[in-house]
Amino acid sequence: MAVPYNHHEVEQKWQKIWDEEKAFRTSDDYSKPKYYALVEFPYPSGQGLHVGHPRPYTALDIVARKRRMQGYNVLYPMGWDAFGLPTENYAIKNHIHPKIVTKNNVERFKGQLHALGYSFDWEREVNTTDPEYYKWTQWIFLKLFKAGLAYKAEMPINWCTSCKVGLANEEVVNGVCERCGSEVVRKVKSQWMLKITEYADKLIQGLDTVDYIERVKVSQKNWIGKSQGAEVDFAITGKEEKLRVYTTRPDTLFGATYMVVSPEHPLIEKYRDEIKNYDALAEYREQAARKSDFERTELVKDKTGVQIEGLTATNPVNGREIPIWISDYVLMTYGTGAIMAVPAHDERDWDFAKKFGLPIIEVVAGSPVSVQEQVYTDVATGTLVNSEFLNGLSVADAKARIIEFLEEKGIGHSKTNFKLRDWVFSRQRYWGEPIPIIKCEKCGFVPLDESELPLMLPEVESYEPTDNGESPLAAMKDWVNVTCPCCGGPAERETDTMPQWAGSSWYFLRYTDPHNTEALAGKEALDYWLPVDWYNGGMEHTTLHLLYSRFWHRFLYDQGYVPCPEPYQKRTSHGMILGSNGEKMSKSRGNVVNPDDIVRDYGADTLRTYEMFIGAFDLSAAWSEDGVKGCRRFLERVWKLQDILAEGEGYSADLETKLHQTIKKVSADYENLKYNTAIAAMMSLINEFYKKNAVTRGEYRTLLTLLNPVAPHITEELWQSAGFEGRLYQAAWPQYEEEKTVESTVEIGIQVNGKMRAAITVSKDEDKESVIAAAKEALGDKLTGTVVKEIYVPGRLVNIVAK
RNA sequence: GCGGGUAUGGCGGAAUAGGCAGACGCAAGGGACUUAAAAUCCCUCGGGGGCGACCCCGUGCCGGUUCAAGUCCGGCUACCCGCACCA
Repeated sequence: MAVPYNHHEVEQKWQKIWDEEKAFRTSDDYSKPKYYALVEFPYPSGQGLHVGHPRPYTALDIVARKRRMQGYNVLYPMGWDAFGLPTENYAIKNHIHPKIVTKNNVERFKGQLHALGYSFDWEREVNTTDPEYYKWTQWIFLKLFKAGLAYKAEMPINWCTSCKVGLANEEVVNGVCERCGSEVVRKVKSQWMLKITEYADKLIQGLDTVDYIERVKVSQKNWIGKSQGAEVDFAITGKEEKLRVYTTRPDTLFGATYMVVSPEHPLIEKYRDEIKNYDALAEYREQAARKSDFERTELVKDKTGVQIEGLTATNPVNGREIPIWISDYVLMTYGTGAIMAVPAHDERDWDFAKKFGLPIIEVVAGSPVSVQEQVYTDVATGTLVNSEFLNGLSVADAKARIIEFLEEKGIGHSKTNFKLRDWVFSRQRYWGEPIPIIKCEKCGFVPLDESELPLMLPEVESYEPTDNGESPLAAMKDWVNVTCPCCGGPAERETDTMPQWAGSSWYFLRYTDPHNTEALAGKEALDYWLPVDWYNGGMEHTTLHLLYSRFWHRFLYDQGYVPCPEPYQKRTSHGMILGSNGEKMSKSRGNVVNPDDIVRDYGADTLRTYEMFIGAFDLSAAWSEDGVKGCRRFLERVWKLQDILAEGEGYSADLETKLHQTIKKVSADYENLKYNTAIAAMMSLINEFYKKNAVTRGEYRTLLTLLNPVAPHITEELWQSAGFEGRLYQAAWPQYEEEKTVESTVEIGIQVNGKMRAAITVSKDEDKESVIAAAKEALGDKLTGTVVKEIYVPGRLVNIVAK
């Protein structure tokens, strides 16, 4: 009898051996085929690892381990995205330097990951808060600045009243701060911005060249929000000045019955003296500014607005004079901040016109109901009417014709717009990368010389943001006051820091050559390792991290620093692990499971197996301790195969097909995110061994190898105690033969008129006639009437159609 | 409102290309072992009917295509996740 399975002993033993043997160290032998597997590096929070973390880490660990066994040079790295607010907030509260907090958290995380037996190459660990790392984050920023892609602008930003920090749009959820849940208001501040909008088209086009799961591609496309239309100039009656609008429906130009500008539109200040109701407009603007984004969206359906009295516009195609209104349903940040309103064919305009009694003119016919009763927005079937030279054209033709006309007359042109906004890159916070810029009254913004990088984050007394919203760095006069590198006069350092997204926008490059002091990574390393072959991460990062890092990478490509335009060849996403009640795990719900407890009670191999077996990888799944027990039981049964181990390096005749089938299935499933069915196939295989009460050494060897990527410790131990040569992690991945995956005889179902009636066993190469004959014999008197059709699907079934 | 996803036993979930629905696991029930319990092993396990060989129904709902539909087509419903006045 084998000794009992002691997961604690086995796991500690092999983790130590792997460390000593540097088992998973990535080779610098660039002649081998490479495989770069990547998982999102975690933010080392104070709570430690969550049971959600091991799901993606185990999945790609399986892929990495399998690739090594297949002879690849594998890069599977890990690091820490360690700048950020929670650490800083913790530091403020407990008066501990964020550096110390980070160090402690990283140690804890690292210990937990180590206990799970991941095959990360720890010699390539990176940490975004390490000056040797953020030196290059700053370096990339300088490149962006020099390319004109980083600029400072007065921006209405999302201001968190509690964190006292500007937030990116993406960090505001339902009008409150994503982190602390406090109210977010608008506040105008001078901010560093990155021109991601300049890359909008490239970021869309790049998606066609990569293998991302569909929903990631769709979300990114929607987020970038490309739309094609036209800009049209409307004359302001009696003025030289034109009011420019953006529209995706230039074909409906004849139906424009009024215009709307956003409350912040400069037109209002410019013609202040001629506007008769300026006070009313100013009042409306005030109200709009006070509304939080949340309130604005809450009131989507209820349109408000004020007419500008004293100004009107002229429709350039028919000379019609129309009123101009202001309303907060028009956004200053999109298009030109002004629209032409065509109430007959735009839902929002229709609502607005109905509310304020503005005229509705039909210019696209085809609606079954009058446009006075219901808006008509169908662009596929409509025909133009009331539109002079456009009459009778389809919407598509009318669009082309009107743009031609506008361009001819010089009153408009086609135009592409994007929903994507530039990236607010400043944070008024301490725990981030200092922005390497010096502000000089004479010379403006002067970039630090690259030789002065890294610009170190100075030691400060207090990390509290100041009440006026400046970064704590602003109080460090010694650090702030410098001489201008350009003119030698007095100057000040930029005191804002970078957002957390900065360091994570390029970390995958650093892993290829993490100790390089001359460059962010050496050219040879980048040429060899890039692109990342498989990147897995959360859906929540689709429009933030994933888009930002693609932007930076594409920029670096354009600058000649990286060898390929897209950083990630393949992107997949895992589902969440929910609490046992099916709800998201959270402290307040009291349904949090700590991975340490599972590792202690059941072992890392059990946890890994369970998280892979829990369900489809891309769907969320509820935690079940009973499910964990089931996986533990499976590993126990694998362990006890030792007791029925029989001689023979090959496969026994009756299980040969099953072995070949299992190798084929497990190999394919590991590649296709179907870890659950791979494990099911292995469970099914060992059930066969137990039925026979014997497993040959050859069968055992194959099983251990297939299972090793999922449960590396127990399989390595069993490999050794069975006396197989060398280490399992160095063994070759098992091969299968296609012909041997097919059973020589197979039981097939027999249907009559599509209903199952019997079953027979036939040889796989039996011809149709004899199978049908055997089927009829098996059916006997169950087959009545005249046979009109006989169907034989080899290996599957026979269907006899009778009338 | 727009976009995406999901719907199969008591539960988690299987089912390449339309081809024996419910693999694998969990829970439950019965049995073996035990003084007993745990662990382990064996059996049963979608619903209904029949003494029985067997028969009928069944993959959210309604229709269609097909010899054959969980799978394909048309039309719905419910839930989940994004985005949300983007002209």
